[in-house]
Amino acid sequence: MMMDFDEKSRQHQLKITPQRTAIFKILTTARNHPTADNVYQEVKTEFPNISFDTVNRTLLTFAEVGMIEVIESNGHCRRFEPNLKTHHHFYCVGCGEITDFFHKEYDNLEIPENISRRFHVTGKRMVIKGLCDKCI
Amino acid sequence: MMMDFDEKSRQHQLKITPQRTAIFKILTTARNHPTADNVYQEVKTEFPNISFDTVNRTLLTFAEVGMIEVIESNGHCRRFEPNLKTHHHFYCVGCGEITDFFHKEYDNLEIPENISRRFHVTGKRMVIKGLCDKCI
DNA sequence: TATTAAATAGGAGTAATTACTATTTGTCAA
DNA sequence: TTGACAAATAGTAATTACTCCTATTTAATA
Ligand SMILES: [Mn+2]
Ligand SMILES: [Mn+2]
Ligand SMILES: [Zn+2]
Ligand SMILES: [Zn+2]
Repeated sequence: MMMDFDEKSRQHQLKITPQRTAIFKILTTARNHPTADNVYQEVKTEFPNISFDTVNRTLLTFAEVGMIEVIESNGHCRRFEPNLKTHHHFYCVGCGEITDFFHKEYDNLEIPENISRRFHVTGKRMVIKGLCDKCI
Repeated sequence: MMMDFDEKSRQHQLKITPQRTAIFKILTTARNHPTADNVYQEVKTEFPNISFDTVNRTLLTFAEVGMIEVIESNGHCRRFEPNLKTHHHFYCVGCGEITDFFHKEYDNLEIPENISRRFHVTGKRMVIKGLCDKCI
């Protein structure tokens, strides 16, 4: 896993720093869709002097080179997606929690012609909205 | 259309104020997925003293009663959806622009059992990601 | 037309993110 | 193995997007 990290980093000319290594490790075991602050709080236990900016910048860098993704939340803070496997989201409009789910029927749906012709598509996801069990 | 507005307002015990009426009118002719500030800037030409808070609060109120929706953006500001017809989104990871598209094949896909059993589902939408023509 | 709860304007406060800069560090070539 | 240098970092300031507060105004109703 850290092998992957070193390799990916070299591929993209990213220096392998202890901070980045720690952040990546946290992401591999992350609970669902952490915010920059979630990651910051966790990495601080190992690097008490790390700055929030370093964490946030690192996460954006990782996203830029495809090691993680930025997913959409409803206008609160930015959330990151460490799970690159094809999957879908249930989004609770009450508490904002995003729950992963897997559903083969959604995975291989075709992209409409008028979209694939007009844009460069890199991915797709079904987003189901509603209220979670806690918010009903 | 304003008929709809008055009716919906009464249905939900919302007072019909000139500010709300103006905001609603702007929404009916809105360009794609405006932010609160987008709406604020536009309504200010008609009501120079309207406060941002009034606009933002009104949009959230409209969303609460189902006159519009809040849609997800990637951690920047909140964006509103005035178009209640079933449709889907192309999301440009470069500039953040969200483009509507219609595609019947996506409209009637079933909700997976383990989701509908566990949550109260209110809607679903396919979100396709990539780069728009300007950002390629 | 008077009552009253809801809505508004204006401003203050807060949270999340981004920018700036002096210093440190990882990489690579000699 | 070392030295040069571009990249990365810590610490802090600034900005953006939103949310809260309160005195005043207003729409609805009886
Ligand atoms: Mn996910
Ligand atoms: Mn839309
Ligand atoms: Zn919830
Ligand atoms: Zn774009």
